[in-house]
Amino acid sequence: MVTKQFSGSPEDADLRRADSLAREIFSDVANKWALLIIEAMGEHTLRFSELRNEIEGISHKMLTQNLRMLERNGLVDRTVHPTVPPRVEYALTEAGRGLRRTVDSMCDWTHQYLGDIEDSRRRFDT
Amino acid sequence: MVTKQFSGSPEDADLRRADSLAREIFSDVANKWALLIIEAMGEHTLRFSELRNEIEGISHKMLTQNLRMLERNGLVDRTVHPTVPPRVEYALTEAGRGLRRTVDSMCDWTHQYLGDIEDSRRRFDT
DNA sequence: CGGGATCCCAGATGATACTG
DNA sequence: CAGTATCATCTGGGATCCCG
Repeated sequence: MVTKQFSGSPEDADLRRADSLAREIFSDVANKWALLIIEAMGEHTLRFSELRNEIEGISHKMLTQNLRMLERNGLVDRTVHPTVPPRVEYALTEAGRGLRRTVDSMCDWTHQYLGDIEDSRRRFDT
Repeated sequence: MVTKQFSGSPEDADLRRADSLAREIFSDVANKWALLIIEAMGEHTLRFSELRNEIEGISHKMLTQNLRMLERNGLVDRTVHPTVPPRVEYALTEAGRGLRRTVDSMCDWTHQYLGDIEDSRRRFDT
């Protein structure tokens, strides 16, 4: 996924395509807001405004933007209830829940090494 | 980690501090280049120029910048060999290897759902 | 309420040149 | 070779307003 070496053989064309697609997806998904949104959703079904409240510091724009992107990639289901005022609900798809598991482990990791990291920073900043 | 609700009680002060630190670390680490660097290093010890070659599309500046950040957080060890020309090698620390495991699973996830995501995108883009 | 469109600025990033 | 500094550029992202 990270490598750039391919032979010129034609059967590598598929690999190269898959690889660049993987990179594209990775670039979409590996960003702070996207991961925080996925983490915040968990197993719940949440409204736009609920997500906004759950995720500290996210702006209206970043939330919509990232939700669109996640929807496009099939990680999030968007359900519009035709009421007035409108009620829009978001939930993770199966693919989204799969990704959430890896985000969970990243959060676990963060807490596990919190102390070490804090120490390392202090040392570095001198 | 994602929640923003705390009571005003004093014993929550620690929690709030840990929480904001966790968020900070998460923001550092949850970005495309940092994760690609970690993934590229794997179990190897790599020189600056080797990393640059491994990671498609990364600029000199982004690489140094992210390496500094990873070093500061204690995820990467930097070894300077006092030769001429200089030889600088990078390797993951224990904490870094821990994070790499979660990045690995994220890569696995990407490949697992590659097809689904491609389909979802096609549907969405119409 | 959810979300699109617009404006605008700070900060991210690339290109280039210079140093030990 | 690795790293820093500078400059130019461009994009991310916030603020705001309007619409269904």
